Amino acid sequence: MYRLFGFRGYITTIGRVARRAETIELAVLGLLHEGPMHGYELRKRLNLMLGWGRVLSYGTLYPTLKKMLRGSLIEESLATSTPGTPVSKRPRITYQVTEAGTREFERLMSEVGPTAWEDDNFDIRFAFFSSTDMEIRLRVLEGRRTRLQERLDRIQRELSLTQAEADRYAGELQRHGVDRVEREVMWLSDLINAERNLGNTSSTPTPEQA
Amino acid sequence: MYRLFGFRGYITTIGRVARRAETIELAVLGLLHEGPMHGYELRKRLNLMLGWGRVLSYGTLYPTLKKMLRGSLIEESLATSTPGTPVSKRPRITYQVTEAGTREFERLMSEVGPTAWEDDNFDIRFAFFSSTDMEIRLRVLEGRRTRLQERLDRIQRELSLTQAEADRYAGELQRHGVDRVEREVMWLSDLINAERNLGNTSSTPTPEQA
DNA sequence: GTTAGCATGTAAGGAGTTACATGATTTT
DNA sequence: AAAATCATGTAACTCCTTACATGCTAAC
Repeated sequence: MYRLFGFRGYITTIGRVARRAETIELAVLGLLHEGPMHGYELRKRLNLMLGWGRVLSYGTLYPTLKKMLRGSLIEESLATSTPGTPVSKRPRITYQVTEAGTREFERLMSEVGPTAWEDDNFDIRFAFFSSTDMEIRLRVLEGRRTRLQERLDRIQRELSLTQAEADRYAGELQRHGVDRVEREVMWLSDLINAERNLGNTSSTPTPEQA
Repeated sequence: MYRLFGFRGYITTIGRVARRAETIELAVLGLLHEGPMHGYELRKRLNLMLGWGRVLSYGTLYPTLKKMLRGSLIEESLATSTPGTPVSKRPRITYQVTEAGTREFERLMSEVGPTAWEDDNFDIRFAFFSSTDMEIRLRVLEGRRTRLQERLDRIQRELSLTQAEADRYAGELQRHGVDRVEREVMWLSDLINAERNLGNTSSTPTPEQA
């Protein structure tokens, strides 16, 4: 999210809220990285990964796959497996990443910036962290932590203005929400420390760290 | 979500994923219940309430308000406040609930069922819990808890099939996700107990509870 | 031999964001 | 006065779900 100043004084926030399809593309590339798969299986894995909440519909998955085919990020191979069967049968389509797809995956994974630490995007990136190096990992983890911290600050600031007559339940909900975010910040901090230690043990210890 | 059996054996899930607009309608009714407000303020309050994640855009709020006006759930009154000012100025519109709106709010709040314990819907309903009675509150809290528990079970089941070669980061993400849901279940359990105690102290103690 | 689950699609339609547009008031 | 923020809209476009459509395979 960037803030733009329009021709008069007013402020507009311009989008790039990371379309769901983009997130899915990245996830597909990541999954296929581990080996060929067909659509149906992809969908199951995807639902398990991003699954908190709504499930991925076929109406989203298949068109995305087609689009990736057109962009030749992936290739399909019709499973003509069992020799006896006639070819006319509806084939199971197995997808695999192409060279270009691998490069695109690597490019996306090494992107550092807002798109990397927005809710859904972060999850996917994190899931495939093994495919990046520590430097990127640290930057993404820290970016996300900063983002959450900002969110907390904003909420706390806004809350101090309205709170006054807080309703019992509304207040409880707020508290629970803040709690959840704080907990995620802690989780991130632990991960960041773990990354740093990993770095330290395998290379010469660097005593001072920012 | 209901499961329908089509003309052949296949299963279709039919929707009602609670449009965002519906959630907002409920929230607007709830907020106006506390007193008249204009759109801009409504938006701020709404963002603070549902705020985890995307913000509510004017492009969603104002049309929703218009729609509610048409349905006469709310009324507008142009603030002609300061006597000296000419009427031609762009007026600030203050909204308030109508009789019908109040009834609708009460109807929605006493709804018990899936729509009451889906993620976003639950939050809104919870925030306005003060406007319902304990019986409803308990049913909604328990409904939500059951839902989350089911989600946990499903995930655990699915995980046990795939887990085998769990990647370090993918695994960590799963663990964190499960943790979050488990924590919410605990939160709900505490609230349920609190409700029950509330009920017990104010009426004759009922020794056995299901 | 029927049910359930695996497997692949697509067209229509709706919901909601984005970007544009403008005016009033308060703060610096 | 300029800048920020309060305040109210709307049209176009985009994305995604929904619902329909079909076929194969394993299990009961």
